[in-house]
Parts: sequence; C-alpha cells; structure tokens
Amino acid sequence: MGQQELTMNDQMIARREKMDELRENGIDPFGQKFEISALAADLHAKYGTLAKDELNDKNITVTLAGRMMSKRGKGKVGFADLKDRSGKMQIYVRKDVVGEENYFIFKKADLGDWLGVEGEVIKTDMGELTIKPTHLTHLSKALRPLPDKFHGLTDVETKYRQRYLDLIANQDSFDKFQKRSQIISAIRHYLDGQNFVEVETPMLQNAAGGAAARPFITHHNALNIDMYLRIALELHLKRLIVGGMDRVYEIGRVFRNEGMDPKHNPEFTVLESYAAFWDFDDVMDETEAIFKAAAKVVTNNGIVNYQGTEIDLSKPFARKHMVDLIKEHTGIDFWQPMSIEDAQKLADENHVKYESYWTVGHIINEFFETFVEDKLQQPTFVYGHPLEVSPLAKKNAQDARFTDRFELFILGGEYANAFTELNDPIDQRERFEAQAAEREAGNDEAEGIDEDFVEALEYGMPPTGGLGIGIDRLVMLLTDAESIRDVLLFPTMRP
RNA sequence: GGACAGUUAGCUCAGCUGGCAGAGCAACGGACUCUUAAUCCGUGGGUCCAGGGUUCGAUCCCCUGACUGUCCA
Repeated sequence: MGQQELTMNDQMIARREKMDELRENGIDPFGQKFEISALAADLHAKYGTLAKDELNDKNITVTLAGRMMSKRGKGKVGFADLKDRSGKMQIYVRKDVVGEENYFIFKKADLGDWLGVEGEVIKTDMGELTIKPTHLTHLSKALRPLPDKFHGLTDVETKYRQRYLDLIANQDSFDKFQKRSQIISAIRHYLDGQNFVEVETPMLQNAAGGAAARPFITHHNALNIDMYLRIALELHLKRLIVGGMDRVYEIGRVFRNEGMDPKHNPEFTVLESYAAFWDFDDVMDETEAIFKAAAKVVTNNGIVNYQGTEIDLSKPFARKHMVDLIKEHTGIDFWQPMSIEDAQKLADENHVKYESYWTVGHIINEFFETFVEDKLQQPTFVYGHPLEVSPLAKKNAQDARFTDRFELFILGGEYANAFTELNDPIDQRERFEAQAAEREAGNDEAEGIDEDFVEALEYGMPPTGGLGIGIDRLVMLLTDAESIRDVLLFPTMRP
C-alpha cells in the first residue's frame, strides 16, 4: 500500500472506487479527445434572449465540454452545471433520452469531473438556457473534491499555492487573469501599431544595471562565474537603439532581491520601450496612449474604480514639475539657488531625514516623496527629477540641476518612469561614477559602472525617449486587485 | 527586521470559565421525471499547524517554532 492510500480521506476513496467502476464498464476514467462545437458563453449570447418555445422549436444541436460544478439529481432525471473556459451551462439529463447505460455516467459523476455532452439547446420551464443531452461522454475523473461550491475558496494561502483551485472555484479570479492577458495584448497591439519592434534581451547578466535595486545572484557552472538576474531592461534596449533598431520594446520579467508586500513580488513584469528622436514629452503622449488602450479592456468610459476610489483615465493626464508640486504643497521653493547647507536646514526644519552623502537633489526628491507623492490621486505626470536620483536621464537644457525625466503617479503610487535618455557617453560615465561613490558611501542600491554600455554610447546613440511601466501594478489598478499576488498566477511563496 | 491577527472534517466556519469535537456544503446508503446553494430520510468522516510546559484533565492557559495575512521601518 502506498503512502498516499494511507492518508486518503473518505471522499478520495469513494472517487477512486468510482474510477474503478467506470473501468469495469469499459469507460476510460481519463478519457480521450472530444470535439466541441460550442462554448457556454457563445450559446448564452446567441440564444439567451430567445423565448422558450421559439428556441425549443429550432432543434439546435451542439457538443460542449466542461467541469461539473454542481449537480441536482431527481432519480431518473438530473440537472448539472458544466463550466468551460467561457462560463457555465446547465445540462438536463433524462434517463429515457440517453438510455440506461449512458445515464450510468451521469449517476456516477462527481463534482469536479469533466463531462462532454451532445444534445439540443433548450430552455427549461424556469427559462434557463440548457443543453438536453442525447449522449454523455465521461472525459476525466476528479479524484479529489473541489472547494466549497457556495463559499468558493477563500483561504489566501491555498489560492496562491494551488492557483488551479482558485481558478476553478472563484470566477472573479479567473476573470482577472483573462483581463491581465488582454491588457498585455492591448499594449502590444498599440506599440506594434506605432512601429515598435518587440525584442528579447538577457535575463542572465554579468552585471545588473538600469535601476536602483539589489539583484539575485546565481551561478553558471560551466563558466564557473556568478551571474545576476536582471533588474531592468534599460541598458540592453538602449544598446539596440545604438544598433539602429530605432523603436524597440520588451515586456518581460525582472527580478529584485527585496522585501515582499502587497505591492512587491520578487519577480514582476515590466514594459520598457525606447524610441529614437523622441524626447520625454513624446513619451508622455505614448504613456498616456498605452494607459488609455489598456483601460479599454476593462471600461468603456475610461473610469475605473480602485478599492472605492474612481480614477479617470479618459481625460488628459496632468503634467507638473516636481519643484512646482513641492511649492504647491509646502510653500517651499526649490527653484531658488541653494547650497547643500541651505537644503539640509530646510530638511531639518521640516523633519525630513537625509543621509550624509546626500546632495541638494536628493533632498528635493525626498521632499517630493514625503509631502507630495501620496496626494497625487488622479493620473499625474511629475517631471523634472533632480539629476542625482536620475543617473540615466538627460540633463534639462535650461537647468542642469534637473533632468528631462517623469514619473506617472496614480493613487499615490508610481506607474511609469521615463526620460529623455542620456546619450552623452562622457556625462554617462560621470553619472555612473557618482553612483559608484554613493555605493561606497553606503547606498547598496546604487548602480555599478557598466563599461560596455558606455562604450556602446561612444558609437553614438540618437536622442531617444525611453519608458518603463510596471505591468502588474497597471493590471492591479485595472482589475481592482488589492494585492500584486492577485494578478500573478503563481506568486513567490516560501517552500 | 518589528508589532498584531490567523491555522479545527475535503471546503466555509462555530467551539462558553480548562471537562467525551460541532454546523452548513461536500461524501456514503435510500426516495424523487423541470432542478438551480434542489429537497426528504439515514450514515460515516478529525495529527484541533508542530514540539515542549502547567494541570487530575489542554482545541482552549504558558513557551518555542512553522506557514499565512495586515500594518510599520
């Protein structure tokens, strides 16, 4: 006797016995190929509005397959709900129609079993669209019972660890993942339409750059070297711009070795796009278009409700300079020329904490994060980030303290990060060196120097507008998901 | 990393002051030819997260740990 048989409960034993009974009657418990002619949702759309008599007179015959989600037997007849990928369809099985031998399949079917039916599309006395089978086909046996048919599956740990159960039991969750797929598809469609080329760049890298984050380290055996999982797509995509692929994008997984919470998973999906000859104003237009295209998947009027707050994605997004926003919310004017001592004094007066190695730009950024960020509820482009916190963005031509960079904020959270790309290799080297100095000073998220990338820039990169969007956060916003884990099929879990 | 909450039948959840472990759904046997959380009669089902302690006696009190969630840095 195997280990499993010792730990089986009554339900598992009963289902295995029924599996054996099927075999004894010449029925393969795990079935064979089955041709379907219809999906539940299509039938509802096509025939749901027809009157009972009108529909029943048409004698429409279909084949459909699905998982049996509920069963209401009445002796020689029975009802059941089959669920396919599109939705549910009731079946009405009569012993006098399918015959005694075939009715055996229905009689023995457990909740969770997969059944195929061939029969007529009818409406019942209660007006429900139903298939009345002339023949039933057993497709697959469920050897374990499904989660509660009424309450569904609510245990969050089980939802995440055994996502298939969540998908079976909770339609809401199933729909979120359908929408996720459609949202990503809509973004691709938009970018493809703008003549962007989709590419793939390495996840395994010798140095992880392009963002401020700690990487995962792994080991390559044959080369006997440690490698890093990418934390951003940026530096490789810009190499492609140098190579003349002048509009590129990638939608892919990045990995950051940081804490986990309702907004962070160690692996997550980003979109990055780069377009030669654009600046960050063009990228704002692009970003807005992407958000509007994605929103169309879930709403007709561009308004989405996130956890009780209405967000209007239909209007033009606000565009504001970071320094103006700080002034607006605190009265403090960082446009004024100031020394590091002046900035530290302002920080002290306003109880803003800072690190010893920080310069004026870091403090400006901290003022923004402390006093402004969470006030930005409706979509707002915040531009003009300080140079010090933007090592890959081009300096502003009028005011070199700031960069031509923006972030998109919604509900106090960051949804996009973009800039006119720094394409001056000498400036880029200096910025990397400043980052390296920060790392020395104790910022272990600061970037390292990517010599190979600087060399690529030395061959000449055209002026370029680049964009990064966190896809999971966008999907959360559009599907009203509370946790990032609700939009990741298999979120990271402890073993 | 810290604080708090949770873990009981396949699922969803009760469980009093520490005294034989409970319900609904699901399952099993039976009845039932338009049901829909089907109904009716009957039956079975537990490592109360794990380990230790206190006690005559622990699902309950104490300690340690695991996992999950929420909030904080």
